[in-house]
Amino acid sequence: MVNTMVEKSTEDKIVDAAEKVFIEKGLAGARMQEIADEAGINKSLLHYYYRSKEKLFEMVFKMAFKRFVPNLIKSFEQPGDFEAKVRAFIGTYIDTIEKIPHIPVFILSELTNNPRRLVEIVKGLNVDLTPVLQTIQNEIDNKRIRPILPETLIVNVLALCIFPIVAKPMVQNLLLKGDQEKYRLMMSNRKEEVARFVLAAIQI
Amino acid sequence: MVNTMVEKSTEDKIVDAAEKVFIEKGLAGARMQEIADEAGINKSLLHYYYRSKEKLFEMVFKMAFKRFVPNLIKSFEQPGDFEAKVRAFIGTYIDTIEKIPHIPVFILSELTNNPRRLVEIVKGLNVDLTPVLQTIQNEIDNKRIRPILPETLIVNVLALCIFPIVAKPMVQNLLLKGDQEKYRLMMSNRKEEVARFVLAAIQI
DNA sequence: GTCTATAAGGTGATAGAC
DNA sequence: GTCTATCACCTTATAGAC
Repeated sequence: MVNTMVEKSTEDKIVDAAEKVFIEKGLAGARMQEIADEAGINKSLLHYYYRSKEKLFEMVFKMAFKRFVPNLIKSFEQPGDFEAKVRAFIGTYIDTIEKIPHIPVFILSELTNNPRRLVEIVKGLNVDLTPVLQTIQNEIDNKRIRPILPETLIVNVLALCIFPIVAKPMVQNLLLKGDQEKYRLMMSNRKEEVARFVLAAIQI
Repeated sequence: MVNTMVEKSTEDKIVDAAEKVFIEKGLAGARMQEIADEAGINKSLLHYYYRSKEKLFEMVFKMAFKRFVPNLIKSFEQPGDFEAKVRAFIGTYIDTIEKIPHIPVFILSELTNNPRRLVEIVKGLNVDLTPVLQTIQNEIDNKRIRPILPETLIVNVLALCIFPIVAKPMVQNLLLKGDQEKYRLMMSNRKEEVARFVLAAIQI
C-alpha cells in the first residue's frame, strides 16, 4: 500500500460507490451506470472486478449487514452493573444506527424482495448473543429485574433504538408536523430517554 | 353493484394485483407484466385504467399508507382509564400490522428512494394526533404518569408494536437461531408484553 | 487494467383491430 | 373494454482495441 492517502484503488472506489447506490436505491432500482459514475470509472470495469450486478450486490449486502449487527456483545460486556451494561448497549447501538440510518430499511426491504437467497447470507454471518441472553437471565434469576423472555428484552431495546431513526420521514412529517427542530430535540437525548424507559420497564 | 360476490371488476383486480406486486417488489422491482398476470388481464389494460406505472404506484402507495396509519385516535378513545386506552391502542395497532406486515418497510423504503414526491403525499393525508397527545399531557400534568414528551411516548409504543413484526426475518434467523416456534411464542403474547412494558416504563 | 462499441434481451407505453 | 402487435428506449453484459 504505497498510495497511502494519495488515491483510492479502483476496487475501493467501486465498493464505496456500490454501497452508496445500492443502499439508496435497492437492488432493482440501482443502475450499473450510476455506480460507475459515482465511482468515476467506466461501466465495464464493474464487470471486470465483479462478474455481475448480483455479485456486486451480494458483496454490498454482506458489508451492510455486518455494519448493522456490529459487536453488540462487546458493548454489553462493559464493566459495571446491569444498568451500566444496558446503557452502554443502547448508547453504542444508537450511535451505530445514526451513522448508517438507511441500512436497516435496506436490509429489511431486500429480505422481503428476495427472502430465500438473502436469509442464507444472514444465517452464514452467525452472530452469537448467548452471553447477553445469559446475563439477562441471571438478573431475572437473582430477582434484580422482573421476569421477561431475554430475547423479548433485546427486541424491545433494538426496536426503541432503531425505529425512530429509520422512521424519521414519518415521525417528522406526520407526528411532528414537519417540525425539524422538535425531531432534533427528541433525538438529542434519545439515549438517555431509551435507557430510562427500558430500565423503568424492567425494574422490580 | 349487481355483481355482488360473482366476480371482481377489472379495476378491482388491478388494484389488488398492483398492491400485491408493488408491496412485495417495490416501485423499481415491480413489472407491469407481473401485475397484469397477477390480475389475470392484459398488460394494455393497466395503461387503459391508469395512464402509467407511476400513477398506478401512487394509488397503491396512498392506499398502503392509509392502512398503515389507521384510525389510531379511535382506538385511543376507548372508554376507561389511561391504562385501558393504552392497551386498546396497542391491541388495535398490533392487529393492524400483523395483517399487513410488509407495508411498513415498503413505505419506509419508497420514502428513502424518492423522498420528495412521496413526502408530499404523506403530508397530504394529514393525520391529526392532537387528542392523543393532549390526553397523554393531561396524565403527566395530573402526575398519573412520569414526565415524558408525549410524542416520544407515541414513538416508543409504535416502535414496540411495529419492529418485531417487520424485522421478523432477522429476529427469527439471528436472535432465535431459526426457531420458528419460539418466534410464534414471543408474538403470541406480544400485546400483553408491550402493554406491561410500556405501562411499567411510565408509571410514577 | 481501462476504455469504446455493441450485442441481446427486457420494459413501459401506444396504435389499432375487434 | 379488451386484446394483439409493435415501437422506442433502457439495461446488463461482453468483445476487442489499447
